[in-house]
Order: sequence, then structure tokens, then C-alpha cells
Amino acid sequence: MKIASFNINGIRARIATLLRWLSETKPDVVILQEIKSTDETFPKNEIEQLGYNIQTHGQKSFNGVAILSLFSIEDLKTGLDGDPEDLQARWIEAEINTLRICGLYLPNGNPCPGPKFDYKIEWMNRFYQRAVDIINSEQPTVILGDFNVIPQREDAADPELWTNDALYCYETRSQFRKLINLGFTDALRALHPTEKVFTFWDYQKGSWQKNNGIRIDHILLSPQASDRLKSCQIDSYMRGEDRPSDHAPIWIELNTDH
DNA sequence: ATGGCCTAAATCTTAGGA
Repeated sequence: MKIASFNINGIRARIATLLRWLSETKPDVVILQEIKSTDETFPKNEIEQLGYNIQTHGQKSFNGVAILSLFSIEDLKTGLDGDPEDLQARWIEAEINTLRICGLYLPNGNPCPGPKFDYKIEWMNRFYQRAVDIINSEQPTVILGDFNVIPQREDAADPELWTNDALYCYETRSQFRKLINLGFTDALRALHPTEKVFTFWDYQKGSWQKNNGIRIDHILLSPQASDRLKSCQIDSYMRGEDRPSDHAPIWIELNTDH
């Protein structure tokens, strides 16, 4: 079973790219982030023609997440508990082929410090509460998406550039480490412990050409899902296509449960 | 030279991204 995450940076600007990638790589499940679309304006038809079921959690202009799945999508939930005032569309989860699959678009948090950074940390606290429940459930669970977290020095081409940034500062990395310490496995690092690999390259300053990237899109596995991990790859070539997203897709393959 | 972009929405610029 192949499960992917792709920050698409505007679904309507990227639909042709997405359809080509889906046809070529045939993931079973995809979590999209930054669809920048409401549920009404999401281009469902073209994607459905490739056999995908679709659930979206969108808003106008910004943010927004979606699930595409060749399997049926059951028990859909959107949004994190803990703050009824928070209307930003950043969390979607469902039951798919006996797995729980959680997709997220974690707040950027810049500038740091400031109210946006406070929102990021509060969001991560609410995410942590959900993660505790997931661990306690003992259900095989995959949590994937754009975390806006550079976990370690080796996850940036030039870590010095990020020292005081909301993606890399101590408090952000501590919050991410807390999730790992609950028992989640970082799929990429489990299989590629020291490779310099990235999922994001800024549109500016020739970052792609210089390979000045960062690894901020992650796939976390609960213990029961981690036991089934077969492969994890980043489709970096997608960043070199015409009119690319600034993120590349990351995906895993899980062995079928027996 | 120490810059260089992109999307969506509402205009002919701005907010937001990372």
C-alpha cells in the first residue's frame, strides 16, 4: 500500500501536474496540503476519473487539506479538538483500508517570536493531544503532511540560515521531538538515516538549482504501522518540472497486514 | 552584484508563504 503527502501549493494552479504525477506513480492514498481552495472550487472530476475517492477540508485562498484514496474513505474527521475559535483548515483524518490516516498542514509560525509563532506552538500542543490518543488506541496509524519543522541540522542544506526561524528554532524542534518520543517513527530517517534529502526548495534565489533545500514534509508511523514499513522516498524530480510546487511529494510503502 | 518567486483575491497591489 503506497501512501503519499504532497504540498500542492494551489490545487487549481497545479491540477495538470497533479494528474500527471498520479497517473505515473499511482499512490493508493494521497494527502494534499495548501489546496488554497474551498470544497466547492476543488477540481474533483478530473481526479475522480483516475479512480480516486476525494474528501476535502478547504477554505478560501489559504491552507486547506484533502484526502485522495483508491480505497473507500470512512470515519472522516476534520480539524483538531481543543480550540473552537480556530477556523484554519489544517487537519483531516479517516479510516482507510484498516489504517488510520491523518493529514496535516502545520502552521509556519514566522515571524518568531510573535502571535503566529504562538499559534504554531498551541497547534502543536493540540496535535500532541491527538497523538497521545492515537498511541493509546494501538491502531496502525500514519500521520503525514507538511509539518513546517526541520527536525535536525542534517535536514537543511545550510542550517545556519534557519537558526532563529520558526521552522527550526529550539521550541519547534522540541515539540516535534515530543511526538517522536511518544513512539512515532520518522519513516524517512528509519530507512535513510544519514542521507541529505529535502522536500522543499524556495522559489527564490535559485534554491532548487543550488539544492538549497530543507526537509519539512514528514511521515510518522505508529508502532503498529512502523512494523509494516517497506520503503520511503521523495519524488524530488517533481520540483524540476514546469510550474512546480515548491514542495516535492514524499511517500511510503507499507506491507499488507497478515 | 549578496538579488533572483509564486498563488489567490482583488485589482493595477497585497497577504501569506518558508
